Amino acid sequence: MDRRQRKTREAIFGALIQLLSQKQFGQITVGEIIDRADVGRATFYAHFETKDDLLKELCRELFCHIFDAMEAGEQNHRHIFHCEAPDSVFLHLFRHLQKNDNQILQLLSGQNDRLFLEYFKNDLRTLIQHQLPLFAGRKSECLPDSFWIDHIESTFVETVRWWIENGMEQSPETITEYFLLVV
Amino acid sequence: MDRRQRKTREAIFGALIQLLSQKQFGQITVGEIIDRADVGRATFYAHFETKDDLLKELCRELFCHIFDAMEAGEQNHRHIFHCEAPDSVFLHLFRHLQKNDNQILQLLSGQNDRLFLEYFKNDLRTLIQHQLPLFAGRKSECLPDSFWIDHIESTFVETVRWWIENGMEQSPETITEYFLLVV
DNA sequence: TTATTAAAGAACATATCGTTCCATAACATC
DNA sequence: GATGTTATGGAACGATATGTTCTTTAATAA
Repeated sequence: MDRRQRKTREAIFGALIQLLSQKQFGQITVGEIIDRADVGRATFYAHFETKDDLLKELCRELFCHIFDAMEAGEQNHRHIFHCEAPDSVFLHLFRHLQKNDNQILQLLSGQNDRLFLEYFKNDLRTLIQHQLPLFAGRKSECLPDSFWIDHIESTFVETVRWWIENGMEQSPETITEYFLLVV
Repeated sequence: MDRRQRKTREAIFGALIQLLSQKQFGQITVGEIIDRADVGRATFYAHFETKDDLLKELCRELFCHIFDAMEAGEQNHRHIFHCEAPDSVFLHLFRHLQKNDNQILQLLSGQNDRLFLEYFKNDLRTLIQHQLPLFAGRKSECLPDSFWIDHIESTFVETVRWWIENGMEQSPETITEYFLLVV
């Protein structure tokens, strides 16, 4: 990709992330974004169809990145932790979140729109469907599959939300315990 | 309250509810609302400071209504169901939702913004805090209180969401079972 | 009947959006 | 290094939505 394009794109992403740490997505205008990114208005619309489109692409980059990194990590560890508990996948996720890759935490924090969490859930869903056998048990047998998956999904997201909202005082291990305890 | 004021207020609420069944809250303009309510622009702003304010007041009316009705029902039944299972409160809630009081379902349905669910949660939280002892058990002892409450809260909301999204085919009794099974 | 209050209607300034045009600068290719 | 291509910046534009202000008319309360 053209260096100019790349720089513009990153400037816009960076501007949006900064603004998101200050106000809700709905309150942010395109004008503010291009001012902070120091880009022309026409340039913005050459890159993104709309503000929502920008958000979607940003989430895609961030979440794909973290999920891919996690899956890659999974494969690396597979030899070592081969027989370890099935919670390792989620523990890894919590650890990645704690490292605050790409300032993802600011995006997931409470004051921001629920929109991010929706995108986050989408990626999460794929992961959970892969890990579904790990959750098999008394509960899952009595419940419709889609209900069960929905529940695991939203519980994870709400756990993350709670964790961030309360200052992330707990260790990833503790949070993983909490999460697994309630599902 | 002046009859004129009351009629205007109800016309605006009605218009918003109608529009909400067609599109997302964010896509609805004040112009559309006043057109459908057949009300002057100045009149709208004499009643509500902003569109968000309108939504908040609508939710307050609807949710307060349903929660109050439920609590009133609780008291009525207390004599009869005195020793019944602790699930009766939530069963009542699910029953009220099934009756679709005030077309509340359209507001809670999936295509609409998460905003409603936030307001819904606020009222729900009060209820859950009252019912908290009923959820005491192995889990709650190992978890921070706020985490545990958050989890019950979001699980209930997600259960409602799932129920509506899947056509509300299950009976209130079945849904209550699902809900209690996962918490 | 009279005074008060609310609504309708129109007009207004302001803000944001998304598009268009053109000159300039960065890039890729030969 | 010269050339054609492509992205950018800047300004301007029409369209749409917002929230306010004003006047006239009608409903309500005293």
